[in-house]
Amino acid sequence: MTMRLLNGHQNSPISLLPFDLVLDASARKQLRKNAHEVSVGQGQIIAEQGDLGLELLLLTEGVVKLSKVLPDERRMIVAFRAPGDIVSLHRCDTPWPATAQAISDCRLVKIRWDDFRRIADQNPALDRTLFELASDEATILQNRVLTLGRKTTEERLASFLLDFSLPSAAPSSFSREIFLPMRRPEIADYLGMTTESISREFTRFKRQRIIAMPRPSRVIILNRLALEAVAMGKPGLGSRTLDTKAPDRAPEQQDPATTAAQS
Amino acid sequence: MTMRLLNGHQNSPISLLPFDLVLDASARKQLRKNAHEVSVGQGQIIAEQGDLGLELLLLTEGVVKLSKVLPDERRMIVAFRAPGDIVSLHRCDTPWPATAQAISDCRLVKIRWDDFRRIADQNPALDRTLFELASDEATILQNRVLTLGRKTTEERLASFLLDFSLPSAAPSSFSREIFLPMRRPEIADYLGMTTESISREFTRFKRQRIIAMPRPSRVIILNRLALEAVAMGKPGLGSRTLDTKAPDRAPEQQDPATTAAQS
DNA sequence: GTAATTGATTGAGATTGGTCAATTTTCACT
DNA sequence: AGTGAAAATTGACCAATCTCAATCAATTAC
Repeated sequence: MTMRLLNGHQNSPISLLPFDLVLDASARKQLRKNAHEVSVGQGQIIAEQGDLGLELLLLTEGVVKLSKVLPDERRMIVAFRAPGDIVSLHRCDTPWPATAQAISDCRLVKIRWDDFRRIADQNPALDRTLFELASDEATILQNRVLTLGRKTTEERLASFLLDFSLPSAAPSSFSREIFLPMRRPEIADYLGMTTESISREFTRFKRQRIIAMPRPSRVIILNRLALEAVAMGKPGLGSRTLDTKAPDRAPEQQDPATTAAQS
Repeated sequence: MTMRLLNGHQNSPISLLPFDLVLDASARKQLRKNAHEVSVGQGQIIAEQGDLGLELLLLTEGVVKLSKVLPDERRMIVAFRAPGDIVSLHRCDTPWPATAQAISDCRLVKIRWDDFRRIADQNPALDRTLFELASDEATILQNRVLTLGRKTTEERLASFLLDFSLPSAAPSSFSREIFLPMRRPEIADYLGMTTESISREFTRFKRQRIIAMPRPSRVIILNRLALEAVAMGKPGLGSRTLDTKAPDRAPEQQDPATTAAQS
C-alpha cells in the first residue's frame, strides 16, 4: 500500500492528484472548475457509514481513517488514506460502506459525482483510472485479508510497519524512518488486535533490535530484512533466536536509539 | 456478496455476463468474436499468483477459489467466484495477486486484455462497468476485513452462511437452503479458522436449532433472525441462552432435519 | 452390499492473544 | 522547566481458538 505523506503537487491551484496524469489541460481545467476545496479538523467525521455520498472526495493533505463498527463497539479500521488518495471508491449510487474520520487536520477536494460523470463521459480515461484505483484497492485488501486471517500479532505488526515505510528512492536501503500519524488504539483497530498487544510486539521488536522507537510516533527500522522475514512468517530466516520471553541481555530502556544506527 | 450458483444466460452463444447489460448488440458481437470458451476440471489451477495474465477471465459455470499462501503453508481464500463473476479484477499489467483454482468443473470465457482494451476504447461503458465491479469487490473485501479482524469464530461462520444464502426472490423468507460447493478446509481457509472450529460452530448452530444440516454440503437456515443476530455480534438478540457448552436438551444426532421445519 | 478411503466431528490439552489493573512515558500547557 | 492529563507500556491472569489425536460418517471402489 505505501503511504505518501507529502503532497507532491502543492503548486496547482487545486490538485486532482490521481487524475492529473491522465487528462489533457482542458479536461483538467473543467474538473477544477467543478471542484471545491475544504478543510477538516483533526477528529472530524468526513462521512459516515450509510451516508449517501453525492461527491467524490480527494484527500490532498492529512490522514484519514476509514472504519467499520460492530453494534457492540468493536471497531475495525479498513484503511488509512494519505494525500493523493480518493477517500472512498465505492460506487456513487451506494451508501458509504465505512465511516471516514480525519486523523490529523485535512484538506480535501470535493467534486460532485454528477459533475464528474458528465466530464468522464467525454474523457474515458477517467473511468479507466477509477477502475485501476479500485482494483489496486481490492488487491491491497486481499493482502489485508491474508494478514488478518492467517498472521500472528507479531507478523501483523511487522507487515504494518513495512506497509508504512515508503520504499521511496532507494528501495534497497534499510534503516528507514517511519512517522506514524495514528495512535496505538488505531493501529490495533487496523490490525484486529488490542493496544496492549501492539505495545508488547513493539517491545519485542525493540529487544530484537529490529526497530528503534525514539518516541511512540516514530519508528526506525534497524533491520529491514528481519522485519520482512517476520512479516512473511519467518520460515527459518531473521533473528530467529530469543522470542517468547527470553529477555535478551537487558538492553531495556538503555539507548533508546536516538541514533539511527547504520545511517 | 451472495453467490449466484446458476448461470442465468445459458442460451447466448458465449455469455459475457457482466457486460451484456451495458453494451449494444454490435459491441457484444465484437466482444464475442474475441472470446474463447474453455473448460477446466475440478481442482485445476486456472492461474497462479505471480502469473502475468494476458486475458480477462469470465466464469460462466462452476465455482473458483482465489487464494494466497504464506511461505509456511498457511493459506487464505480471499474470495470464491461464481458464474457471472470475473475471476480476478486486478489491473492487466500486474501479476495475479492470488491463485485461482477450480473447486468444481468450470467453464470460462477468456478475452485477451489487448482485445478488450481496443473494444473498451470505443465503448466507455466497459471501463465504467469494470470500475463498478472492482469497487463492489473492494466493498465486499472491506466487510471481510471487519469479519476477520473483529468477529469471533461463531460470528464468522454465521456471516459466511448468510453471505452464501442468496436473498433470491423473497428476501424476507427465512428457512433457506444453502448448497456449499466447498469443503470444510476451504471454509476454514476462507474464514481464517481451522476445520475443527468450523465443525464445532456448525454443531453449536445445530444444537441451537439455528440451522439443520442433512449433509455436510447442505445447510438449511431454520432461524435466519438468530443467525443474523449472531453474525452482527448479537447485542442482546437471538437465542441468547445456552452458549458456551450447556448441551441444550440433548437433541444431538436426533432428527437431522431432513424436513425444513416452517417451509 | 461391504470394505476402504476420504472427509467431518469430537475430545483433551496447549497456546496465543485478550482482559483488567497498575505503572510509566509522553505531551500539551502554564 | 514543571505539572497534569492522556497515552503507552507492563504484568498477571484468563479465555477463545488451535493442535494433536481419536472416532465417526459418507462416499467410492469393488
